[in-house]
This record gives sequence, C-alpha cells and structure tokens, in this order.
Amino acid sequence: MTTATLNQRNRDVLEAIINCYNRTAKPVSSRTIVRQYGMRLSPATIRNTMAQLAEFGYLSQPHTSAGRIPTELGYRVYVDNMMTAQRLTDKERRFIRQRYDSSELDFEETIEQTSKILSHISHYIGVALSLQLHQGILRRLELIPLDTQKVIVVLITNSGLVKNQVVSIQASLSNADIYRISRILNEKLAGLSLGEIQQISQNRKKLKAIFDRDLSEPVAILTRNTFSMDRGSHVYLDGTSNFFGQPEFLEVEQIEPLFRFLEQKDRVADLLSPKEENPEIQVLIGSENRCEGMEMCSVVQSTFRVRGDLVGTIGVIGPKRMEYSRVVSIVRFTSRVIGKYLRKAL
Amino acid sequence: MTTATLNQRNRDVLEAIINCYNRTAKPVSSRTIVRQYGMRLSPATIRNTMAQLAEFGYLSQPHTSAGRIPTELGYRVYVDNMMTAQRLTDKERRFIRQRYDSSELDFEETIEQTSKILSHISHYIGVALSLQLHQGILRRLELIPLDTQKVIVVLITNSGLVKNQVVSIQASLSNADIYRISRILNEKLAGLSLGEIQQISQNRKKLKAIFDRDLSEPVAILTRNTFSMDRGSHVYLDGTSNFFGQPEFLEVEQIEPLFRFLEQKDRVADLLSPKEENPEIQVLIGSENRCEGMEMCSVVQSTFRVRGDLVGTIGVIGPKRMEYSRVVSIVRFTSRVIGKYLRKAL
DNA sequence: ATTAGCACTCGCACGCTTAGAGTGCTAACA
DNA sequence: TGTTAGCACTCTAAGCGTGCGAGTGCTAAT
Repeated sequence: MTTATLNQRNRDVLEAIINCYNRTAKPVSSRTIVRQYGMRLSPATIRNTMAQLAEFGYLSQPHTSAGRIPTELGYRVYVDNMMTAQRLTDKERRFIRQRYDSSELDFEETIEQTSKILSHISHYIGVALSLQLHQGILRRLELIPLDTQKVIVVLITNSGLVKNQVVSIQASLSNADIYRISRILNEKLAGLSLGEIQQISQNRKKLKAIFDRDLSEPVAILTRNTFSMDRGSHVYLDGTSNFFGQPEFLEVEQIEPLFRFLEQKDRVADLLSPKEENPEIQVLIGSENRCEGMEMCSVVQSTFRVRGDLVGTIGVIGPKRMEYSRVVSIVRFTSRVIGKYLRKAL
Repeated sequence: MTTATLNQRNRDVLEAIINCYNRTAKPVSSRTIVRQYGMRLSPATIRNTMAQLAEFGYLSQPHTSAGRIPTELGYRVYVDNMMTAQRLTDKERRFIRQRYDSSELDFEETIEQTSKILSHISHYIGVALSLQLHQGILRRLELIPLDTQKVIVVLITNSGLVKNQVVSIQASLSNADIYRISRILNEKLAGLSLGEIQQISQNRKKLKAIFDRDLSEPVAILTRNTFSMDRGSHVYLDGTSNFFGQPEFLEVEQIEPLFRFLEQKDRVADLLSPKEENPEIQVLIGSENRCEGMEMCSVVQSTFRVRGDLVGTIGVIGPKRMEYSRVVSIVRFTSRVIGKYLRKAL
C-alpha cells in the first residue's frame, strides 16, 4: 500500500516510465529506460523491476508484447510521494501577472481571464469557477427605481462582489417608499450571508420574525424575488482544443465523452466545487474524478480566497499523462496571484 | 446563373438529392432517387439529369464511380429558390416559449438560454450573441458609493439593459459630492448612445464642450473610467457535442478546425455580427462564411431587436448538410419570441 | 425523349503475410 | 544473490493482392 515497499530502483524506474510516457504517450520498453536514463543496468534487470511494479498495480501492459504504461495508481504514488515541486520560471510568473494587470477586469472577467491564462501556460484546458453567492456576506443593498413596477437591486458583498438584478414588484411604489424599504432591508439583512437570506425569504414565518412589524407586502415580494434564484455560479473553460493535439485523443471516440462532459457546465461546476476535506491544492487522476467523460483526464485544482472568503476554484484539466509537477506549480502560483489581484481590485 | 435554366425535372432531382443526402450523408445514386421518390423514370434518365446538374456546378462526385452530392452552389439555389418554409409544430412552439417563461432571466441569461433552446430543438449548435453596448442609448445612470475611493456605476439603457461596474476615482468624495456628480452626469449624458459617450470621454475637448463649467477632475475621471472599456459583447454556444454524431465529422481532422474556431469567441462574434445589408434572416453555406474552420458548416442567423434597437444575433451552426427549411423556421420563430420576451421582461 | 444493356472505374472489406518490437523465462555468470 | 545474455514466444501494424458491389457513362434500341 505505502511506498515503503518500493526500493530506490523501483522508484527510479517508475519515475522514468512516467516521464517517458508523458512525452511519448507510447508504452515504455525496458530498453528505452536503460538508454534514456543511462542506467548501468541491462534491460533484463529493468524488466524484472517492471514486473514487480506491475504486480503492485503501478504499471500495466496494453498487450502481452508491449511496453508498460503507468496505471492511475502509479500516477497516484508518483503525485503523492515522488513528484518534486517545480518552480515556475520568472518568465512564466511575469506572464501570469501581466495578464491580470494589462486590463481592468471586474470579478467575473477576472475569473474568465484566469481560465485563459491557465490554458495558455499549461497547454491543457484551463478552468475557473466563480462560486455561488451563497457564502458571501451582504454588506449593502441599493434599490434603483426603474419604473413604477420594477426596481433594480444592487447587492454588494463583503468580499467586494457586486451584482445587479431587475426585480418586479406587484405594487407601484413612490420613490419615498423605495427609499424607506431600502433602509429597512439594509438594517435587517446586512451582515447575513446570501444563503441565509435566501432561506429566510422562502419562509413566511422567518420573514416575519426578522422584519417584525416592518414587513409590508412589497418588502416580502422584493426580498423573495431578489434572493430566490441561486445563479451566480459560473464556469469558464479555455483551451479545450488543446486536446486535439494529444495522441491519446486522436480518435473521436476518445474525445467525444470529454467534450460532452465539458458542455454540461453544471457538472463541471460540481467537479470543481470545493470538497469538505478541502486541501489547498488537489489532484484527481482519471476515474478518481467520478465523472462520465473524465476517465482519461486528470484535474489539478485549487480554491482561492478574497479576504478569507472562498470565492472560487481554478484548475487545469489535462490528459492523465500530464506534467503533474509543472501543472501543480502553475495552479498554485496562479491561485495566489488571483487572490491578491482581486483583493486589490475589488 | 439564375434558376431559369432549370426545368422542373432538374429541380425535382436536385431537391431529391439534397433531401436524401441530408439524411444519409452518403453520395446519392440514380437508383436511390427513382426508388425513394417513386418517379416514373429509369435510373438512366435520372443519370442524364444528374450530369446536367453537375455541369451547372450544383452536384459533384467524390470519385468516378460514386453517386452525387450537392455542392455549396447546389445548396445555395436550393435555399434561395426551392426551399419551402416549414411551419414549426405546436409542440415545438410551446417548447420554445416555455423555456423562456419557466425561469426569470436577466438579459444575458436570456441570451444564454436562447443558445440552449436553439441547440436542443435543432440538434445542431445553438449560438447567441449579445451586442456591445455601443448602440444602446443611456437612459439613466446611478452612482453608489462603495468606499471613499470607489463608486459603483449602474448604467440603464433605453432597451432596459442594466450593467454595473466598479470604478475608482482618484479623489475621495463625500456622499453629497457623489449625488451632485450623479445629477450632472445624468443631465448631460442621458439620451446619448454609449458609443458616443465613449468617444467623448476619451477626448478632453469634447468633454469640456459637453460639461462646460461643471467639469471637475472627478467627473472627468469617472466618465473616462466608466466608458473606456468596450466589453459587453458576449457569445454563448450550446450543443457543440451534437457534431460528434454527424457522419461527416467522424474523423478528428474534420472536427478539430471547427472546434478551434468556436473557441475563439471574438471570431464567432465577428461571424454573427450584423452585416451592412442586414436581412432579417441570413443563411451562409460552407466557405461563404469566410472563417477558417467553418468550411464544412453552414450558419442560419437572425438579428433580434428590443423596441427597435438591435441588441443581438442568434443562430444555428450545423453541417452543410442540414435541414435548412426547418432550421430557418426555428431561427425565425425564436428571434421573434426572444424579442417579445425581452420587451416584457426588461 | 427514354431506356435497357454493358463495359468500366473505384472504393472497400477480407485474408494473408511479414517485419519488428518487446516480453518472460532460463541458464549462466560475478 | 543480484545481474545478464540468449532465445522462444506473442502481438501489432503495415503492406499487398483479390474479389465484390455499387454506380457511372455511353451506345444503341425503342
């Protein structure tokens, strides 16, 4: 189970095979390893080691007389125990920072831009998710009368996110009414999370409990309509066509399920949604993703925060055969930069 | 050039071939036509007709001993002269309407939803473009102070579109200042198109001319920062994976260029941007699109308006071999519904 | 004007063969 | 005891020839 059972040679060979397979996408033979890594051993010896690794379940053979390829388990131990962090070059770091600084972006645009940055620099698929507002704390709320029936509600959260929404009210209100309602809503709702407010707004009793005697029909309707919908969770993808170059996706049959999956934005959002355990950075390999269509892919993802609030997830989707160490560095670095950038900008 | 040279039989055969090819994606033989359309003619006769049509450039042969397939020109005359409008079924109409009514959507969400509707009902790629704000007329503008350095600007256009934006000003202003500035801006800018305002805001002289002696440094900065960026033109795609089923896209080589194209959202926006001539509905076949990657596809598109303002384009991207009459009906009907829906909702 | 008949072309599937890559095993070796 | 040379074995992929079937174009008859 643990890598304690792996001696140094086992580890060297596994790493060599993973490296080699990452570059070629072809089964790796014993001879190739000897040659490429100048080991002072014969292919026969390597074959013995490979047989061991295969027994552990770290390598597999497409067919009897072929070389070996890493299994998901093989990648797992590599990622968990053998991979060495790889520092990004200064050029890469500069590239990432510049892409944020070059244009003034609002929150959603920043997230979108991030997916582009990630795909450009990783040459895989860059993905970024802005979380639903649920977790956000309402700082303030403004009402702008549009006509007698409609109001624009502008929500401002503690982390600096701004969101507007046109809401119909069934009554016609004067500007004075609206001003009054605005004051009441701010008084009662500011400081609560949008999730809490949503719950309250669905529930007549809770609504009464909060608003006490201030609750007029318009206030109820307005609250309900403003907080009823749970949109605001957006997924941005970029670089999907980078997969066309990949040798393991040369056949439509292989690429189709992936693209079908990626088109279902809600599922992609699910995939990226922060899990309970919630490590800073997470690597999911192949079927570990538990997503139909992602069996041949791996995801490296990281959450990011603004002033401590969890506001989104970024990640890279690549073939299982990916440069994990490099991609992990990219994602880690980018998640820090985006956090800093958003704090400044919002 | 004109279809005057085509007699009835020519037309019948061309139509039959297009119908048949649409279903099978395989070259159509003379025998097939006789059988499927119960013509009282022998294959040999049809072959003569087919030879004629080939001479006109309406049909081509993949190789000597194969059946015929329609050329782009063939499709062109079919679309322009022979296609009969096909009314949508009540069920389809209901489906489209329901999808809009079922949830309260804001402007952008409505556009996005439209791409989904189009792809679902056409089984091809649905695409929708919300135009840049340029053309919109500013109805009103509200300022919400965020902190001493930043203001949220909410823009409301005549067609009911709402857009917000956080803007930094280099000076710290009191609420009273902001209220005053807001009044000035509304007075001077309401009724102008956002494009005009953008131009003005870039230009110190024009700015002075408009604002006369009301122009303080904060006003200038605010105006410049608010109207400087020309974002707001978004493309929504849905149903891209519908192409995987299509027989002419079974090979990666065929589908790759298309997907590479679709990923460049700015190019897709270009493709859909309303042209000068601007017919209500437009069909572009294969290389008529003048887009790398779209050679094997056709686009059926239509602009849509809210209260007379051009606010977007919707369309369907399918293989050249598509049911043009059906898709044209879908796009036409949907563009009307979305217009009506947006007028009501905004 | 239409059609039967026929020669001709071409793509495609099938089976066969071969070359080459790579393994596993065994026995010899340090 | 760990390492290695040697060899038989397996499997893939590519190349090649063949025959079949589909479909055409042409010609001559109706």
